[in-house]
Amino acid sequence: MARGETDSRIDRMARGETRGQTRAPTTRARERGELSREEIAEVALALADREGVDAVTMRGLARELGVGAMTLYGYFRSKDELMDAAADRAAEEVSLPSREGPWRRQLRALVGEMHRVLQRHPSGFQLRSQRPLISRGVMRTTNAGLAILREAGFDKVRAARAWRCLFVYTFGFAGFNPESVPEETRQEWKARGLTFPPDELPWVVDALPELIETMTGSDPFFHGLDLILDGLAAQLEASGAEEI
Amino acid sequence: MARGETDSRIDRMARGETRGQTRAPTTRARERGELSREEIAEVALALADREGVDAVTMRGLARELGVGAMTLYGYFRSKDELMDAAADRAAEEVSLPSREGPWRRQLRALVGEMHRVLQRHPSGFQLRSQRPLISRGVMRTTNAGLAILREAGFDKVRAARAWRCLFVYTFGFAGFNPESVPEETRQEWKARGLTFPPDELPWVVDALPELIETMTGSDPFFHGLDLILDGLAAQLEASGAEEI
DNA sequence: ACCTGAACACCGTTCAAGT
DNA sequence: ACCTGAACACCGTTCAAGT
Repeated sequence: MARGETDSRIDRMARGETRGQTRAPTTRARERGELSREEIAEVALALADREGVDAVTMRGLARELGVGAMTLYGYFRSKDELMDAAADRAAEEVSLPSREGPWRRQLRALVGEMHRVLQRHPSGFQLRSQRPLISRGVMRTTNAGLAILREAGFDKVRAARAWRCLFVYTFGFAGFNPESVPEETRQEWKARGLTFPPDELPWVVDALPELIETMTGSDPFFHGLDLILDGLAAQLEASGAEEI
Repeated sequence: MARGETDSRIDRMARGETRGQTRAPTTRARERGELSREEIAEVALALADREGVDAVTMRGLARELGVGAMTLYGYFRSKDELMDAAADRAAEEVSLPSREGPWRRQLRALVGEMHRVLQRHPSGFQLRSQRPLISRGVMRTTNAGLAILREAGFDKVRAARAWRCLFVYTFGFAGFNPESVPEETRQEWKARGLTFPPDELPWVVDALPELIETMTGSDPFFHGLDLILDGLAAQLEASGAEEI
């Protein structure tokens, strides 16, 4: 198949072709060893992390790479395909944890690592939430999570549900992390504070500092994660621990 | 204050001014009783739900309302402000549950209602995740959640953390709900399936039907929610149940 | 064979001219 | 006083012309 019309982004992703083996361009930039699917995706990811996903334009990205805007279309079929490759690059940064020790610790390490990668790449969430991405880089993580859960004694159904919950929580947290929100908006937010009428929102006003505290750093992430892990431990115990 | 430069969208939101009391335009459309901040936000939300957030343009929205594009700027300072009002409209649809019965049932009802509203408004997630929104319509829900948790016996810190976890999970689920993804992409996804090499992703291949099952309907949402509620129940029990 | 400027059909928003 | 077309500076992508 010579890059025909039917070779969708998902085909490429599924084959792990994020490194542009299908093409060997010989542009000026390429001779400097700078241009490839991989390199373009990396610069796009960095740009998205630095200035926001919306700030990534084909023209701007090309300028950053020292090529014409249209050159990018020699490597990617569309901007969507390019951004998927950027998302995949971030996903590939998740390193799988050691398979030693109790399941709970392994799972916490894996999900914690996903969280850390998402912190390092604030655009990772938006890149993934706009369009679901199925790629080897992404599925590696799912596979690792399922492995831990299944070997801990969860059956297929419970393992799949558990992973879905952990995944959704981890990405959801990244998506509502005010630290990945433009500084301007955060300032406006904080300055205004939560000046709500206490008679209407008594519990919010009462727990204001605590609410704000859950908006900073990674601690709140791990508190929520431990809640889910507690739920999973209880479920495993209730379903009979004969497998341990 | 006569709509001065310092009257930001957050000020308006905090005062609950989503109904445009500050202005009484008398355009043709207005005489037909069709134009107001509220009406514009509603049509924008419906359009976003129907065709996707990206499909909402000032020109297109104005056309739908039977006015010129620039007329919208008489009601909203910018497209961002308009979209925030649309998000707020969706948030206002969350109806607070009865305060009777056990805390767990109340919390499940509240979070389930948030989930249902997010299903009804697929754009709700994207509208909220791009920019955090602080408005009375949004904080009502936070207040209700905190009320249930505090009265159940959780202290301020634990209640705030618990709410953050539930909120992030609920919105995260909505954001990764393939049912809110364009049909075209879903088809491509399903048709291709997960044709990964079994030796590389054994656990994924093994639990493929179960994984796909977690991508459909609301059941997986409630499974994950119950996991979190189990964790909360265990936490409450461990911290001493003297308050019950 | 590969790269890319010009052009097309958009976009949010400003501005000045309409009524 | 209120509404809005034209215009500006963008955008992703097509196309045809460059080398």
